[in-house]
Amino acid sequence: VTTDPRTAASEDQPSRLLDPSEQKAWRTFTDATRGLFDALERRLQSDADMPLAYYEILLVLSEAPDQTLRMGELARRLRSSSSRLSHAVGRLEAADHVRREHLPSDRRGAVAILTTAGAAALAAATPVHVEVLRRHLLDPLTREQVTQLTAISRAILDANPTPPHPRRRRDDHPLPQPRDPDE
Amino acid sequence: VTTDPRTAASEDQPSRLLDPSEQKAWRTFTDATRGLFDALERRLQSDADMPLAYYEILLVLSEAPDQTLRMGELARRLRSSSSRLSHAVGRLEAADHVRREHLPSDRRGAVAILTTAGAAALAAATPVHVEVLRRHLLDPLTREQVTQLTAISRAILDANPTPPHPRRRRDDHPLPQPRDPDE
DNA sequence: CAAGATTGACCATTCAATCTTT
DNA sequence: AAAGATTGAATGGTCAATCTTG
Repeated sequence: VTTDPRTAASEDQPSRLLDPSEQKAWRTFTDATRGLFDALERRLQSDADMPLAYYEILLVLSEAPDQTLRMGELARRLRSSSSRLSHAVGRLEAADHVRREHLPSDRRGAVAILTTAGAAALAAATPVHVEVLRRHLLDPLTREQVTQLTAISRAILDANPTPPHPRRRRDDHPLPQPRDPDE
Repeated sequence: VTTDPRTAASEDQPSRLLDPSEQKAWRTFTDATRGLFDALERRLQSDADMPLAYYEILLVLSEAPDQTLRMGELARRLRSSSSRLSHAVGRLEAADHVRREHLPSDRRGAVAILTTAGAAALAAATPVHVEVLRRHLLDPLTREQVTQLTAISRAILDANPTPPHPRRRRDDHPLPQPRDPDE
């Protein structure tokens, strides 16, 4: 019965704010996470002249059979929008790190292929990547914490189903529309 | 023996790759982290028409005495470069969410001040922010895991001293970059 | 029309240069 | 000159529209 007085927001717990321990967890988490990714991005850029996003593209390609992957599949594995990937691969192609080919079977499809130069660039960047990870993530944690972090990440990931590239369509209403509690 | 374990980019362990459990930890962690931040960014943008970065600026300002903070201090708390903050506050000022004033005491300095409209925008965005955090981070974890995550984040943060805005200069060793010949 | 992918316009961030005040 | 902050060019990302093939 109900009815919350003001409402608007959305759930059975309309907008209960975070309690202090939750706040602390969140702030510490964002700060740590950003510090880590920023360091990674910065070192990769300065020492290997490559943004993290590009490194990851080359990495995933390097692990694929024939170092080849369909654009869509590559996007999925990277959890990237297809637009972003397209732009990025365009730049990687200009740098001769990747090349693209259309599929003979279905000419709508395209594959990205890691070039020799691309593999070399990846190899050059890898030590930097590993070093940052060790220094800023793995070394500061105990073995147990690494295990805990994996489980925690897994739980977050499972609760957060990959959104399809085409942005979640929320129909036309431009209003902050309350959604069903369990979506 | 000139081993300098501090400055050497990757001399100690030239390029020991990650072992499988480390790899798994890293991949799961990045995927979870990105999924979370992407969801946050997307929902904030679509439901409150505000990028996460701006939300955070308003939030930090709102917690300051007189909702006022020096630009430099604001940048430090947000772990943002001063350039980035300057641009962002410029846009927030255009949106009338923040206003700037010079200090009378030291006219080089400037403060950012949250406006009434800015406070309102923050209040409107907060429920979305909280909802995403609960759904994608807090709810999926046990209480114990939240505690673990806080400790883990703390450890990462402590190992990762905030770099000063002006890019960390690593000019000590003009090291021969293993780079490809074409650039 | 739908699927796969790309394009273009626009916004945010970075890096280096600059401006002002101490 | 150094400290505090801003600016502009260049780069990467997002969103919506488009192109092409099935």
